Amino acid sequence: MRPKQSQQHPNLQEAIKNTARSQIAAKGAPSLSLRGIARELDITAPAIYNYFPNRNNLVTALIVDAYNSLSEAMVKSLAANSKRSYSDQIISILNAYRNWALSHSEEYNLIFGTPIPDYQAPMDIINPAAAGSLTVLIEVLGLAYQDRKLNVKEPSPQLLKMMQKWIENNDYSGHPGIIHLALASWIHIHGLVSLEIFGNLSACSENTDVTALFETEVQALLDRMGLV
Amino acid sequence: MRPKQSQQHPNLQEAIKNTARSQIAAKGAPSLSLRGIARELDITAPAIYNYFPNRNNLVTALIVDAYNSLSEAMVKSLAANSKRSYSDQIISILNAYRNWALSHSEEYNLIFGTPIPDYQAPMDIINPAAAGSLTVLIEVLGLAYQDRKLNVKEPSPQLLKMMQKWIENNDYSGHPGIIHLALASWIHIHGLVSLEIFGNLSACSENTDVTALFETEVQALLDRMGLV
DNA sequence: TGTACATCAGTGAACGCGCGTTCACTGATGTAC
DNA sequence: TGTACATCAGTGAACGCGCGTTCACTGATGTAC
Repeated sequence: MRPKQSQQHPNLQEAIKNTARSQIAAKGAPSLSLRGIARELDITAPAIYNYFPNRNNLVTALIVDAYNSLSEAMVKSLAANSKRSYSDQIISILNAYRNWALSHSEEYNLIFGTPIPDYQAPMDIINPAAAGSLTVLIEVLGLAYQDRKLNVKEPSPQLLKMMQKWIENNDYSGHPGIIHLALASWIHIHGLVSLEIFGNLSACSENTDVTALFETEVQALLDRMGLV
Repeated sequence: MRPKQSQQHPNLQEAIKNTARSQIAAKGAPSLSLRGIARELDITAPAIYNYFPNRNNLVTALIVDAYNSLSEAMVKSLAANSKRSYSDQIISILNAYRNWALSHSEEYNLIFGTPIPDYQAPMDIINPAAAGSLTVLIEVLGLAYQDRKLNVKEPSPQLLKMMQKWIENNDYSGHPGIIHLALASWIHIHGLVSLEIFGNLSACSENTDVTALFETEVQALLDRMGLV
């Protein structure tokens, strides 16, 4: 009830996270520094300790935000296309994934890049958020499967064993082959997006327009899944 | 001709790079520090300046080494399987890629992870080395194509435009669709390996045995290329 | 064989810097009477 | 309405640390005569 916040930063907690994100975008996640954030916000570094117990805790909050933001983008895109064909829905989700990565490259770095030195992500906090984007894929593929529009194969015993953790943690009761296809989709698209974001395609692509390649790969994926 | 080197480090230049690699493995690339290297080698930090003009130059040398080491591993694996079927050759190359990544995760980080803060890779030095692994793939696929064992599609105009840089830089005269397939292979495999290395599969795979998934994905890739 | 000299890899001190975190504090805000 | 008090977000100084890089130097090694 006390309006104690400074005039400059009505919501300092959010301002700290936003500044952290912009600092990561500018200098990379490992260079994230509390003093740097404080400098940009025109406060002193110890003030941050009123909102986050330490630097690592702030990083964890940023990572969770990033995962949630990514899966939210996918969910939104799916909702906007829920009346269209399953293949269109998949295309829209995967496009949402890539577009989110391109427009939030600093957060993409945070969750899919090199781990930050001296930072150990607390799995119990991270994993639930991290599961979001895969969950979206699994849901759509599940619907397509129910409609018999999806070519689902029986996973080999080794594959099944590998996916056991997911099945247990998420109380998944659908066809395991759907998890496999969702994973395969993620892998395929992640490969391209990750190379694109980290600049590893610069040896072969003059301009940054990798869109054509992306669309081709998505189509190859749809072919593989037998989606029409 | 002067055997001036200290007894402890007969080849200090190599020792510095090796120590740098182990430091990267332990603490991540951004934490690489000249003083840390010197400490481990029991020399003083300024001594390093006899071999590398500065920190960034050392990083560049490490990156070039990493690219060369990766493509060398792929070439070796190809040479060891040159008498077998094309699909076996592709499988062996892609396995070499993954195995190199798993056994050289610190160097993998260096070339495919988040860019290092305050470090700008000099493209003219990096790119030739970076092209190596893709070149190996293109060569094998080229041979398979000549043998009419490969299902090569005509790339769309947009795709062609995207690959123009590669074609020009490498004086490539083969079928452009082969570059596309090589790129697609790299993308597909990179997606899985990158997720595996950076620990992003931990949400779904209890054990670290992702091999089954890898083999399935390679097979899907071979299917797509029509390789028998 | 012996001596004066050149070389140059590695040293040690110093520079200026930024970092995370702690601590006692201040001073504006709101509350109780 | 006025006064004494409690709260607590943010301050400013300080801690001990590691960093890249510079610089004049040392001292073992090899060379020329």
